[in-house]
Amino acid sequence: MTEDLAPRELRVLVAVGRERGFSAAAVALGMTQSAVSHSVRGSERKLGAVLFERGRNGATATAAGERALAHARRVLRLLDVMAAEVRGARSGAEPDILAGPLRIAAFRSAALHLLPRVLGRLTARHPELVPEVRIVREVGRGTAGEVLDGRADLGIATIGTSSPVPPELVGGVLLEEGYALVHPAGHPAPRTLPLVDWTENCTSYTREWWAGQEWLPPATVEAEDDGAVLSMVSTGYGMAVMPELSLVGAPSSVEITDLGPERPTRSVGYVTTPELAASLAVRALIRELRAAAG
Amino acid sequence: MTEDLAPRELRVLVAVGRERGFSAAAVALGMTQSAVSHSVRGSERKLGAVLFERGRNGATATAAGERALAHARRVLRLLDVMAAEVRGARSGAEPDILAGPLRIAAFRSAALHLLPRVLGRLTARHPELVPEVRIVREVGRGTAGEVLDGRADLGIATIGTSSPVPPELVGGVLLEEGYALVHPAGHPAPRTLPLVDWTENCTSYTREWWAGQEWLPPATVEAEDDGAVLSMVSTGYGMAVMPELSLVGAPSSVEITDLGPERPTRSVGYVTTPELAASLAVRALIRELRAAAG
DNA sequence: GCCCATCCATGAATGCCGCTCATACGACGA
DNA sequence: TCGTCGTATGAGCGGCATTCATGGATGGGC
Repeated sequence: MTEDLAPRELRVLVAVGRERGFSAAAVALGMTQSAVSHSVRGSERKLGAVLFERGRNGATATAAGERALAHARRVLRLLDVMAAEVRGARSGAEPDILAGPLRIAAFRSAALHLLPRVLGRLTARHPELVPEVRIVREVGRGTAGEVLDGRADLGIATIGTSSPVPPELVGGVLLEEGYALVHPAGHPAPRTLPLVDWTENCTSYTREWWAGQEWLPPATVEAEDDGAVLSMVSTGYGMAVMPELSLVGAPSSVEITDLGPERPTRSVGYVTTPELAASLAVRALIRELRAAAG
Repeated sequence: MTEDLAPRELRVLVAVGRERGFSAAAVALGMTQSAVSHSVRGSERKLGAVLFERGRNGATATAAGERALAHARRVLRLLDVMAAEVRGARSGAEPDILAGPLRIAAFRSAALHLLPRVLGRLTARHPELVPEVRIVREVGRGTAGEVLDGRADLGIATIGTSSPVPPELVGGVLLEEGYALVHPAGHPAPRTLPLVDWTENCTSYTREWWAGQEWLPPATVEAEDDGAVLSMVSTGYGMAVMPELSLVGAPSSVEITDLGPERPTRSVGYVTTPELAASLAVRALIRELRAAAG
């Protein structure tokens, strides 16, 4: 009896997990809801465990299902890597033809202001390479979680003591960037304005710095993301302390003030799996990232 | 189109690689030679590369085939782990019922003197877990090669600058052990005896130490392995410089002399794949290894 | 040189397995 | 109560993997 799951079945599981429902997964996979149902049931029978809790609106993974999903993504990724490597190793092909998708997870400001340059140069050098960037909020496991779960090949993340590189991943610091004060241009007393902050910044590197300051902002407003913060500042609503990466291409209606040598900083780096770190495509990307950061 | 290989096809590839021939693989798998031929051809078409060189007596893997085989073994192993873990996590079962085989590759002295304790405690905690230990000579790629090729889940290896953890694997240092002088008990001038060494030790950590010594042994004899070395020393044939792990349970007919603070040392650690590093069984093993080493 | 043994390759027939179609079932909201 | 939005299920069909039978290549024995 064929005891283990076929790649097809794994893809179905992953799709159901992603789409949170059999019907949606079926649409995403271009097959029938019935086929998905049959397939999941078959997988559950083979594994001897219920993988999804079926409910009123869709299906959610059980504990067993979560484990199955994590492994399924890994297996599928390994199969992809196998295909790529074997194709790359066929009969003396030279190793510099990089092709295929390269999935990158990045937080917002990196995706908007760091990656475009990098990916431009990368695709110029390797035209067959198709980078796919996904913007991930830096909360919870952040971009490293995407890599761990097999949803991304490389993640751009802030790296520090509060968010170290997970032990099963490898990574490195690309650049250290400082925070700067940003406020409406020409404002006579910007420090009296309310402080605008955003979710991802909460647990971040600025807290310690604020503790050492005598200056206390009159109020704190929370915005959706750093883009929204910048927009609020530019309309004169408040001031903010933001990393330089978020300030690339800031409009002329805001003014950026250096906070001096004691300003807070954060380290921006990358994380990937050791396996992918050995692959040529990821190595080429890291090379470009290093070049752009240095 | 189903672009990636089914587990069935992977098993065929692995069998052909192991049996070195289509016909032999067929009988091993209980199917027809024809089926094997069709299956391999299909795999080759899907991957776009020739995987086996067909010859007069059997088939041998090409470079591309070797890579495919390594990945195939790992994918199949991952599928097994997935099945075991998901079954362990089914519907409210306590989360850590680990079951199934756990394949460990270790060099001789670790297998004889480090693993028994560790595996005893591991199986006490997880009775359904069946560790399988394979003794691998630490030459060439050593135990890491076994892990890379998917023939072992975890390898015990010496880790250092001359043999780092390969980039596509993860690993860690468990303990640092010193070398000691061992010679026949009661010998009046042990340093005048011939030095007995063994193959795996050749490229090892002692060389540098010897370079700094004024003491030069009168002759060097090479033995099969560290067990043979110890046996030769115990019969009075010579003396040796051996790591402490090889000296556990040494007979009373030998005497062990510390070489002082400048003695050579080596680091013993583990290596595994990132996927397996996330699996519960391997994590439990590493935990026990750490506990035993610390 | 001929033959045979031992491999792998190939084409047609077959049987299983996964897919679709049609339909049933259950829950929720109007 | 009905309509809608989910999943479950059984019947039937089609494709794919396997088998069977056979062909082709290669090297060793005589």
